[in-house]
Amino acid sequence: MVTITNENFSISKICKSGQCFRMNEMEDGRTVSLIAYGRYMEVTQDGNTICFDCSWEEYDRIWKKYFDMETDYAEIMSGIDTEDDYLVSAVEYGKGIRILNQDLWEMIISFIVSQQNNIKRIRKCISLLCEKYGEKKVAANGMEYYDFPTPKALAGAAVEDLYACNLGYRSRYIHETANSILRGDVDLELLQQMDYDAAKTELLKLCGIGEKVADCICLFALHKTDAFPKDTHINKVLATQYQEGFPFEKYVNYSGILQQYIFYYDLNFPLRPA
DNA sequence: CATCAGGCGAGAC
DNA sequence: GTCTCGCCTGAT
Repeated sequence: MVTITNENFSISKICKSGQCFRMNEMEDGRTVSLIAYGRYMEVTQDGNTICFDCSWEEYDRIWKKYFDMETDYAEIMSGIDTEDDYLVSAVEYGKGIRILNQDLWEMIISFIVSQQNNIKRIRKCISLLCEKYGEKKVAANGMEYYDFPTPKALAGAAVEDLYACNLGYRSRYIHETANSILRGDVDLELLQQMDYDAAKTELLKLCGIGEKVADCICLFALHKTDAFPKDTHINKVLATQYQEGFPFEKYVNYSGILQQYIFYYDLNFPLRPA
C-alpha cells in the first residue's frame, strides 16, 4: 500500500474526465478501480490523501508516471491569464485533473472508438473488446479482469465480429488499423521517440484516425501537452468564448492540459451553442 | 420522429 | 485544398 498527499489530485475527476475508459468508481464513492498496463489496481482518496493499492516498487515503476505525479499542476495553473474568466472558472472547477500517461496502442483503439460516440458507450465498447479479445487475468485480491487486446488479437478479428462489440462503422477502422500495426506500417516504438508533429503525421496514416483523434492520442499516450484536440465541446467554447482565437501563445507547451479542463467543464456545464 | 455523442473516409470540385 | 455526405447505435 502506498500513501501520498497531493493538493492537485482528484481520482474522481480523473475518472470522469473522459481520457481513460477503463477506470470506474466503486460504490463507496471514494475508490476507483482501474486496469492499465496489464494490471488491475484500486485508488482510494480521502481529501488530499491518496492510497494506491500496490507496492512502492510498482508505484515508482508504473503509477507515478501514469498519474503524472512528477508534474506540478499548481505551478502550471499559476500561468493562466487571470482576466480570462472562462478559463479561470474551468481550471478551478477541474482542479485535480491530471493528464495521464496511458498505453499507446490502447489509446489508438480507444479514441477510434470514441469518435461520434458518448463516454458511456465508449466504455461499454472497450469493455466488450477486452472481454472478447483480451487475456483473462486474476489480480492479487482475486478480482478477475481482462487485459487490453494486443494488435495481433484485434487484427485477427473479423469485421463482422467487431460489429458484435457495438462498434458500428468503427469496426472497419479498428480492423484496418490493427492490421497496419501488425504489418509494421506504423511502428509503435518509433512513435514513442517522435516529437509532436512527426507523431501526429504518423498517426494520421492509420485508418479511422483524423485530426482530433490523433491529437487525443498524442496528448493522452505520448504526453504531447501542446496537442489541443478540438472536439464538439471545444469547438463550441472556442466559438462562443474565444472569437478572437484561443491564446495559444500564452500557454506554449501546455495548452493541451488546459484543453482537458475546458472539456471537462463544458461536459458538466454545457454552454449554449453560438 | 429528429438530433446528438469527444469524427472520419470517400468522393466531388 | 475545401466541402458535403453517409455512417452504427443508444439516449433524449
